[in-house]
Amino acid sequence: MSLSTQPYKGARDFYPEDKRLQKYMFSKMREICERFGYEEYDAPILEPVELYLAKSNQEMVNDETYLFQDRGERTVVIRPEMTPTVSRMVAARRQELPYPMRLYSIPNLWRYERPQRGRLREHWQLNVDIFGVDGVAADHEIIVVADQILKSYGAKHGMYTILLNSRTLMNELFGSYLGLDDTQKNTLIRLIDRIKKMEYAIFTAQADAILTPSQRDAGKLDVLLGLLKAQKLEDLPSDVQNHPSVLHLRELIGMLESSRVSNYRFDITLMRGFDYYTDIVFEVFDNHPDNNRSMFGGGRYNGLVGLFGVEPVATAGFGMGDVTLQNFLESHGLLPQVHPETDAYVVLVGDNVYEKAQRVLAELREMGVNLAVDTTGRKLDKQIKTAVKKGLRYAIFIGEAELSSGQFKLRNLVDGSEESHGLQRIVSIVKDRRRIGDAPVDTDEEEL
RNA sequence: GCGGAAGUAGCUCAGUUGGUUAGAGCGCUGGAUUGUGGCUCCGGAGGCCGUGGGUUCAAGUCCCAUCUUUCGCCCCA
Repeated sequence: MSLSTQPYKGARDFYPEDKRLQKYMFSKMREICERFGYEEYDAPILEPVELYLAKSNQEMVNDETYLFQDRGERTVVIRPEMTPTVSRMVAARRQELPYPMRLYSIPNLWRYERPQRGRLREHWQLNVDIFGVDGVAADHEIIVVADQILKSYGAKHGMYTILLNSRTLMNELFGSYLGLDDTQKNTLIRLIDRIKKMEYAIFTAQADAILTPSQRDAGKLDVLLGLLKAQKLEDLPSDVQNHPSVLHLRELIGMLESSRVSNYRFDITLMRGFDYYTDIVFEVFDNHPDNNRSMFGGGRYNGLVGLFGVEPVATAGFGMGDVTLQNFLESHGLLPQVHPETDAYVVLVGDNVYEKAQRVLAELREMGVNLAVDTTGRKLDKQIKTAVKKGLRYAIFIGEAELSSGQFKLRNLVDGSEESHGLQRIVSIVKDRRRIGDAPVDTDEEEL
């Protein structure tokens, strides 16, 4: 049996055309994050297992992470998410950081599970977090950042929906309103999280099973089912209309309207399976039928930094995975053709031109042109074919005639046109094309 | 971890109730075309039929296992 050429299960090789696409996606993320004042950070891919045990459950760490003993018999985890890491970093410098602290990173993360569409074992995830702001403005800002990133790819509002809910609200409803204890709340949260995947009758049966006999007798199941029918904040019972969590959601919605983000929706069934969320949560859904699932999400988690023994820091953030994002862009026809970084392919004409061309090549490179030279001595059609196959935009012909005249033939490989110019002119044409060529998709048709 | 589906050329796939040396299109490659890709024509290479067992005179085809991909479940960072 021969050695396999396949990449490790659930992980991907990035050939140049794949890497170009990834670079394109990441560059938009960086551009938008930095426009909002977020600064990039990074951290080791390995973390001690304790970091995750503190906030996750044992089962998740054991079953769904890459975990091993190092030579010093420490138990080490390949990071499955970035949130504990960034919380650790902030906690370590709790006193000296300038708040609000805006941070972003695009780490690769590993989780041990069966790969499926939109979920691989290794993925890259943009993490955007703002530390030290307690008000709704922080929740608003991260949602706007997420929205702006999607728009930077040319996405329109109809392509995705931003679902909003509040853990504080659900806590209030489950606790004061339904009288559930903490165990019941957690079980119910997990159940509601799956409500869209199951038949209603099965849901009601399982919800009923969570309740105690006395809660049943008090008709709490019907109360719960009634609450879950709420389509908007106004549908909630009048006694919670002035609860702080509802006021927060209203405030947030008002801010989103002012930011011209209109494709949001209050969704009382939105839970996000985490214990660490403390207030507003949001999730961005891909509306394309091929990806009928959550694309990414986030929310407020005020308790994590405090786990490191320092004063808690109010935090809101989100994580945007590259796999679901790429599915989104593909399905909606938003993937641009990204050309290589190489500006032009140098086609050498005739024998022994390579050496004579060196001065010209050096000059072009000095002026900032990225050149790949065909050193094979093959016929011109082969050289051109290679350039086309590489996805390059230009070929520059260099032969005896060009070298003596100083006029070089520049062939546009996209439309086949050809013209002769001096070096300066070639440089400006080629660099101009590089700038325009990867310009963002136009967003002229954006609705409000 | 559990269940369904699928693996034949680089890619997309055909291959009859099991029957000689395994097929197409596209792609690749050489030529027609000695300073020019995409069109046209002619030639060529390329397959342990995912892998390992089994049934049979005979297996791409039937059976089992395994690996990979994929859809769902569990879980969701």
